[in-house]
Amino acid sequence: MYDFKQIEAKWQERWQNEPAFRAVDFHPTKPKYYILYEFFNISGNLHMGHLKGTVPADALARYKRFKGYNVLFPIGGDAFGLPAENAAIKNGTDPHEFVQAGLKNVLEQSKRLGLSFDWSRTICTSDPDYYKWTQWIFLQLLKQGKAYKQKGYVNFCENCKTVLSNEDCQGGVCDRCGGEVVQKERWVWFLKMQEYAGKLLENVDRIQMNESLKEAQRNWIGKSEGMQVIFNFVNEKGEKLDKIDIYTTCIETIYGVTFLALAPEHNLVEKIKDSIQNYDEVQEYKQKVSLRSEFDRLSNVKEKSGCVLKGVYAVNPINNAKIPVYLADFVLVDYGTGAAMAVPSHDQRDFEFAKKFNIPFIQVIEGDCSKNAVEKDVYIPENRKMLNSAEFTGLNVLQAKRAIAEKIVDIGAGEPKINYRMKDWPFNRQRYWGEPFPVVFCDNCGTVPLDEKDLPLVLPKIKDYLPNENGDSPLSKATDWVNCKCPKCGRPAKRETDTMPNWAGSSWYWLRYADPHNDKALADYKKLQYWGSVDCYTGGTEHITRHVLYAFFWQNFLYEIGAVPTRDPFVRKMGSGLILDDKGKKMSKSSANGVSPMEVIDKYGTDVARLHLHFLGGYEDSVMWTFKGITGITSFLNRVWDLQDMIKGEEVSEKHIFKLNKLIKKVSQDYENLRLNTAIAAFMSFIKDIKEDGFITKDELRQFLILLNPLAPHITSEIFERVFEHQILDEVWPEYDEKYLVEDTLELPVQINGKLKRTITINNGAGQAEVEDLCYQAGIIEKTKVKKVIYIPNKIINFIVQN
RNA sequence: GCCGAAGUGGCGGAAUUGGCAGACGCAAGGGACUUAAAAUCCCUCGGGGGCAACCCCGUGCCGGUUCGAGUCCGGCCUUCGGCACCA
Repeated sequence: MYDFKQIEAKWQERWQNEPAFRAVDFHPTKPKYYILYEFFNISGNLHMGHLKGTVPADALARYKRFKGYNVLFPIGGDAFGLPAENAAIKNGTDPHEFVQAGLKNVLEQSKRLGLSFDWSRTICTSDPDYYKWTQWIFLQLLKQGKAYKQKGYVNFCENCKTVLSNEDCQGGVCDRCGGEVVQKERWVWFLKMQEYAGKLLENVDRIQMNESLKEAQRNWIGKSEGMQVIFNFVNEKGEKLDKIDIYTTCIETIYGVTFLALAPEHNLVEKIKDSIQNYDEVQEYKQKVSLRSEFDRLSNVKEKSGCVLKGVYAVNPINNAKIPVYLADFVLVDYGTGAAMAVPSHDQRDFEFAKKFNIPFIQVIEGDCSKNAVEKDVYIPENRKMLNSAEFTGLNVLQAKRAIAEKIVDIGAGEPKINYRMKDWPFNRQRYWGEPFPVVFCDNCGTVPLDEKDLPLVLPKIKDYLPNENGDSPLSKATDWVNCKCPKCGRPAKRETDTMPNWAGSSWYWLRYADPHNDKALADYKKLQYWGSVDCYTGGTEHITRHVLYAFFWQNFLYEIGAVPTRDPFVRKMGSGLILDDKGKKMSKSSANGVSPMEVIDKYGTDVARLHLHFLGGYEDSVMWTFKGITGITSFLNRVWDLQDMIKGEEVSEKHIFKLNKLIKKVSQDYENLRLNTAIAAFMSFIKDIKEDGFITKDELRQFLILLNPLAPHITSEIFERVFEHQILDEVWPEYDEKYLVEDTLELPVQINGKLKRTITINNGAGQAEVEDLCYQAGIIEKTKVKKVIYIPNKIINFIVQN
């Protein structure tokens, strides 16, 4: 039994200032390797998920250092946002102090996990030195026209009194308070993220990542290819009133259009209101819809509502058919053009709407449209025939799709168009604890950006952290701060009182680690060039459709303005699985089923905790936490400890050379792929064999300790120092030799008719004739019965006989 | 509804990507040491049959390809994740 408490404390103390863990800018000989773990959200204590997420990253970092890389493995705190703000509102704690104490706490705890971070590069997003550059990036976005303030319908949480992005209220519920989210028209700072949708998709294609995560991102971006088509509006006499663009991905159904559907919020209604005979009714309907929450609209999908615009008609450009126009709440304002051509026969929503409002049907593609619409997922794969479509009648759908699209373009009625579901990023929050916007509003000059030399614009200290009743940010109460001079004309002006969302600081932080103390730039360009993209980014999967997409967006932008040398922030992203309790439920604070990693460390030691959790399953798999089986790990490490007393001989022995080489190959691959569970199994097998043989040579022990060090750094460092009297960190990674991977003889499985009968011992690389003879001699089969033999050298031999 | 991933012993999970299914560990049973317990060590451990050498069955279900399928193909079932009135 070894005294883990004393040993682990000793090494954790030493590692706080370990030069070997420091990344060196522009290292003259070593190649760089940048491994990043998602920085800590400052909210409380580390949880089991951190142990699962950080240890493989740490193992990879330690492994790569032995392999001769100049490793950058930094850490920091994501400090703006809800936890600090809530503590302020609830207990009156100053968020600055909350964050300082919180960061200190998680860094202390992460030291107890034995992590080999480069502590000298620690950053914190709420430090003015850091958010100066978040503000600087915003200024660049503003200058390049990628940030704009606009009145628009946005998600709004009544409870938190703040605007939310789509990413912040997935499922129609506020991410922060779980409350209902409604659509409100407000002044919103948007970042033009949609403009980058195509580039984001390219980032998704290039990054090395699990396919399901890539699909989640592609779904979120939601690319669709279709056509934008112009429909004219006329009054009852046929006089043209106006025109409108609609968006469709099913141009082949255009002869089946029997009404036009507009989003209730569509501004066309106001433009042609004089021609609408039932304008009062329309207004009433709009009012009713605006009162329905987004949640309500989503949860009543089947219940279509709408309102006809009397006296107004749309004209189908393909055949000049006059069709009625409806406001319909199944049409979304902010997707496509906010207007759709409706084809009841071939779209289920249009079908239901048409039934309800007694709108006629025109079927244009074969199939039974009596009960449900025949939609594209049915008619496209079967390539059905067209009906009722003038000169296109009788064509296959795929031909018609192309031909009709051409005709639309020819008659000048529309053009191909790509649309994305992902919207521009609503970027302001009515909260205190965030980065202030570096802009002022001047009656004379309008919106004026601050001068870059005046950054950072420091967040003032205040006493009351709640937003106003009208939804204004708490900062609006800091009048001394709000009232300022216009940087342009010098007259009185007011600052923006909203702050940036908590995703802002995390959208570029990996760049800052390259040069964390620079006050001339977000990071020195040459250093950014040296460190390049993050080679391996580890962390949770829950931020895959927001943080990672925001990261792609900002890096693309910064690349395009020449601030950074690479377009891709990350080469490879590994998504850590969840920790589940013994019932398979996710561990969380709210369900109080959590086990603290500190608890496990106190009782069993850090090395045991690291090994045990990662023996339960792979990095990307979710695992059920259990104390069961932890004794297996403890006894394994005790056996490792006992190796010190089993040393016999110096060089690698004949007896162990094959096993050792296999172990080197296996664990090297497993560290590269973050497959710690099978690496641990390999170590256990090796130890079992050593135990059986009763000895280990000095050099075997040396190599073994290096191999195990990335996983169990404390115990291996200690044994190494005792036996070899220098630091294990000065060693290099053992190399294996191919010639020691296959022994002279091996067991070959013998099959008859594909069924395993037996195994025989053969010489490595033996030829077919030799192996066949061995089998005949051994009496496994009679030569005369054999019809055919399949022999895969060193793999298998299969005799085919007649029955 | 659409998209993605996965189904292997009592349990967590392995299987060099088409070549000995169940590595490694836990639990369980038996034994050794011990006054006893803990710790440690040894043996057994997918199911069924046989005194035995051995034989039959077995990776969610049904079919197929192949000398050979947990792995590939077609069709189902189940579970988990993501998106969801996106025209």
